Amino acid sequence: MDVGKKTGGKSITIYDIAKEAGVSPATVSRVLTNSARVRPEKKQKIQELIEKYNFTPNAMARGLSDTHSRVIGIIAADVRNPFYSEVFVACELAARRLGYTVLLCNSLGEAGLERQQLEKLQEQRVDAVIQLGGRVDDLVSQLEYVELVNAMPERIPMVINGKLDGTQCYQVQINARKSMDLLIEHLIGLGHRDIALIGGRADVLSTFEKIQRYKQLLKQNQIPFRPELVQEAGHYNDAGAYAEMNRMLDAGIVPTAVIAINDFSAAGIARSLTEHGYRIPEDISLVSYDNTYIAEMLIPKLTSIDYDYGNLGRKLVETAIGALEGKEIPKLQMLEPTLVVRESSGPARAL
Amino acid sequence: MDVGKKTGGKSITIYDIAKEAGVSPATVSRVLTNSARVRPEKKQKIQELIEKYNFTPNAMARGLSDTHSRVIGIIAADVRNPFYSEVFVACELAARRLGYTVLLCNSLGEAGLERQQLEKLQEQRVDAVIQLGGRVDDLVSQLEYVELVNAMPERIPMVINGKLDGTQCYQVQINARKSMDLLIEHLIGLGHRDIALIGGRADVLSTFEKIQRYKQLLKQNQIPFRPELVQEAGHYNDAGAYAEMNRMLDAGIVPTAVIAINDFSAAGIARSLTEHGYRIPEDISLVSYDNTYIAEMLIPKLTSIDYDYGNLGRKLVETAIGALEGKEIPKLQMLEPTLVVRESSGPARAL
DNA sequence: CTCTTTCCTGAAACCGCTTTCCTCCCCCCT
DNA sequence: AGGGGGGAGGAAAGCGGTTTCAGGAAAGAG
Repeated sequence: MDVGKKTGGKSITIYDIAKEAGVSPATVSRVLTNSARVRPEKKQKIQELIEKYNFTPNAMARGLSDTHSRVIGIIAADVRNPFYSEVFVACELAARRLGYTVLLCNSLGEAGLERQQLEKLQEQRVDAVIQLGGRVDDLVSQLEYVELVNAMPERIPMVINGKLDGTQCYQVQINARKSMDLLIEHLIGLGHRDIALIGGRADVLSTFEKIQRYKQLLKQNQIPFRPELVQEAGHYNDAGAYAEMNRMLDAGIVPTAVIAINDFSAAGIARSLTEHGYRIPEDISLVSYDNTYIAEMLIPKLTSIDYDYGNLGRKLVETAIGALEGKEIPKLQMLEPTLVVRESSGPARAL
Repeated sequence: MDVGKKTGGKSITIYDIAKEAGVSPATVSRVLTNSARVRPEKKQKIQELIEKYNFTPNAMARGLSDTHSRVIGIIAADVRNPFYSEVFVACELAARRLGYTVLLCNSLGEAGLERQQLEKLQEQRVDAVIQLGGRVDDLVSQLEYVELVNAMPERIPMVINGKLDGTQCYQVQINARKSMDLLIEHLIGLGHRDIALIGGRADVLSTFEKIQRYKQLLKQNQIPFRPELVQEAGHYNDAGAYAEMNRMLDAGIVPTAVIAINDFSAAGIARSLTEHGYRIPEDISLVSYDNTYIAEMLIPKLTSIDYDYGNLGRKLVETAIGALEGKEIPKLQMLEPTLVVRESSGPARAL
């Protein structure tokens, strides 16, 4: 019956169109790119044929002469994390509006993978690379990453959402200090003084900065710093934070408010608090970072730091494309976070 | 200071390498592709130069002669939905293992976008397309989609995770009936008879099938069907399910168990139940579909239908690549779901 | 020492499209 | 009517690889 056989046949080309239309390939190309005027009758004829054969120009061939692909590569740590998927979708939207496509790779925190992805993107001749999280953020492996970046052809602009010294990377950062300011201000305003900070890894830059700022702010508010209230979890998932919160409570250390390093961690922390019989926010307040949909999903809904993903994605893409087009763009751009107050934070329990 | 100026310079090519190594471009290519033996000393020399200049072959040029790009296009409804991000990552992993790259587009449920994405992928000369959700699933717009698919060059295999008649698509389905069997069996085993089904849209095939099966199963168990217990929400998000659950409870209709069409919906339902003073699972049991990380994040943790994302992704990719390589592959493959029992389901409240 | 084989390697064609040159033609102006 | 100007479109040269073809060198066989 010969069903499903590769109906083979090379795909059709502008030569085929040209021949049937009785013109030269160049003319077809002109119609395709709208790069020069073509006599209306021919133009029409050609367009009909394109329609008829469902012809699509070969991006490979195009890219070969164009020198650029109109594709932006994005390396994300893991799109399963809503933070990254939000940013990714925002990037995709912004890119599309500017006529670009995005190509996504997940580095999954694997050592070799990031390098491999970068090479792959280079092969694909992406016009720019946006790096979302991963080793860039890691204070330990940053040096290694710097090397990677510096080995990239200078013609490919790289944009990261973070901080990285020693390279020509464009950096679109979110003001980590400011975000901690917002949370602490909010909590202190509610009368909290025993504020825990849980989750994440201190060797990730943004987390490190938050911890630093946390200490500073306590001092500014004449609150003694209690190291036992700050627990990194080694991870950014709920299980890690859950374990840390348990450990803290079981040790008899009971804060009146907890800052979770992200929404995932908040989920773990909420579980631990609940299991220990504490109500949120009546007994203990809980606030977090990232304001992903998780924040709205938990009970109670989380008070959380918002980054405006749409804006972040746009900035990343515009920076990449701007650089690409030779525009003068600041190497460092800082975005300001905001605080979204929901149900999980309330007045400190009376002493 | 001339910092950041496009250091211009075309990127280096095999011709540059060839010249410096004193060989022909063909030889360089042979080293690159390892397609023929080259005298060890030359080979070494060439490899050194490649290393030195950090040369990466241009995938465009390669693809031009190769005829195929080793790239698989994936159109997902929305990667922000963990269901899709899980499947996507699984696909990416499976693809990489087979030497392929994946290119992700989000159709975001927008009408024109899906068509546009498909064209874009076609331009990029992807070797195959995997469609995850979106209009394919929609009974109303399926016909339109069929047209789209049939307009694709036959050389590009298409794989969908769903059901679609009238095309040459490969279909990797999850047994929707079986999944409902598992849930109902579980709930009835716990003594439930007033079982609500909430969320989703009935014009989405998988949801439609679930509802059908739900009715069948009730009948088989001599439980009268109460239409007021089945409420589609028009969406698959928490807000929609939250509203529907509220409406039901406010109307004085109180089931002993609720089946949520997905984890998102379950979150909304959990909130509604909690706000109405019902405890889960003591008063009302809650079970859901998809078993994403959300299921583990909610309190209590959700009993949920699991699809084995790793396996699903692998199947999708293997099907695509298999078809591509001309293997004989069944047009329809069925995957069996399993039930993961957690905290949210328990014995029916004593009457 | 000559004749095959076997290995290596270079020349050149080709993949499909863009783009630069340059004709060719038509129209208008003087 | 002749010349100039401008628009349309064809020929051909890339873009950067892969691959076929064939030739030259080295090596083994007789």
